[in-house]
Amino acid sequence: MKSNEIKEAALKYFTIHGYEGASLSQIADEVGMKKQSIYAHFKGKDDLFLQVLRDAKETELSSKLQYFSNIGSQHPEKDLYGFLQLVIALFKENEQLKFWLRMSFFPPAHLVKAIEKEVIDIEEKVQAILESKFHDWIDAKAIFGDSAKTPTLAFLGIVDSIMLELVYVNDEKRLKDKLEASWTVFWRGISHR
Amino acid sequence: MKSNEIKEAALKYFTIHGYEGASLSQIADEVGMKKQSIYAHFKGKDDLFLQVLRDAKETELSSKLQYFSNIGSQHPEKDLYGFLQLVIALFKENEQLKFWLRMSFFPPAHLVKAIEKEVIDIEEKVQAILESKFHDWIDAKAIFGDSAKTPTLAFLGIVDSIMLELVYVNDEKRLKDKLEASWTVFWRGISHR
DNA sequence: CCTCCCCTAACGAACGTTCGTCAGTTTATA
DNA sequence: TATAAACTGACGAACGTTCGTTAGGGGAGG
Repeated sequence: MKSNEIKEAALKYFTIHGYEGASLSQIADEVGMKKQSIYAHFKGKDDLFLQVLRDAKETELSSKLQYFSNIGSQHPEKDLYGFLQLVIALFKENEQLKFWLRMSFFPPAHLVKAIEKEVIDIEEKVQAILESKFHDWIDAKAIFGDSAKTPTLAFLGIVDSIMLELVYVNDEKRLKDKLEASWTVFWRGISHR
Repeated sequence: MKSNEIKEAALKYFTIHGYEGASLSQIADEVGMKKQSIYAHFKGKDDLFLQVLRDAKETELSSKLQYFSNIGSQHPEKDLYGFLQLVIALFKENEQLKFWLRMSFFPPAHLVKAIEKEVIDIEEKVQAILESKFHDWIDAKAIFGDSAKTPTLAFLGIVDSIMLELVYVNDEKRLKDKLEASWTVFWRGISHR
């Protein structure tokens, strides 16, 4: 399917140059066609962008939800650290997560509302399932604490900081160091002594 | 000085729309002149951008270094939490930190090298002074741990996640919750029991 | 005091280029 | 032959930039 090729190229250029910096002619060049031909598949730049955005959202959401559906309430240490590794893997194997991160925090001005809706949606779902997991772990005395909210928000903070580090790719060792450091302190902060 | 007004307007539009999305005519409108007049003060768009960038860098660096120069090695809890509050205050009182954050992680493609140099410079300095503080705190048995690197990197992660939350301004309460959660877990993770 | 000169700051006009988009036409596939 | 997808051509608008030209404000020399 040609429209998937277009979306793939669009994803690449939107990620690197942002919405305003990415041009349809670049994208068309990448798939070997003229920019006008894009209009046979999409209504325009906004339409293309929003479809790429929704694809990225779906990929991220389904990956994360699937991960949590396969874990129990016995091994928070393994499962939480595994989640961080999942995020890193997702980031490296496709550009969608980087695109998603960029557009979540620095959206094109005229699409703020549309993007915000998607971001809030995915955020609420991830936070909800994570919070229920922390709730289970607390009940099972697998971690320290009384409220599930605190470790949930703190963990989401770790995820964000790791993603920022991933954007900043130049140094694989620094990523590893930062992951180890954040995880070590975080786990000590929520585990029993 | 008129060129400061131009830089102020440029900061605003670069922050909101990014480098490619900000136009000289918008910036000129903001200060009540034509875009051609900008060329009486700056060589071009790149020159204007880089001057804004260096101003932002200097503001951030001097604020942070000044904060650390005024603290001792006795009260890490107060001083570290105070640093997070400083970052939040800086973010709210001027746009430079938001601009800096955006351009650090999503720089315009043709200026990547120039921006990277500034980012690495500031990053190394902040990390170095923070690490020396953690070293002192460990020596003074004020916090738990053997290496200063681990808490340093973990704390920088907290700072990053808080800044991301600040970009995402819509919810003041969420910021407060996230700060409290991250800080609570972090402090428990590095303090003695 | 006056005038000549240089400087800064701003201007209108125009440059060449690229942008996103639309219309009409050809090509290929089924 | 019908339909979808690619093409060519053109559009107005905006982009960053350059040009030549004003208006005004010191200093210097007569």
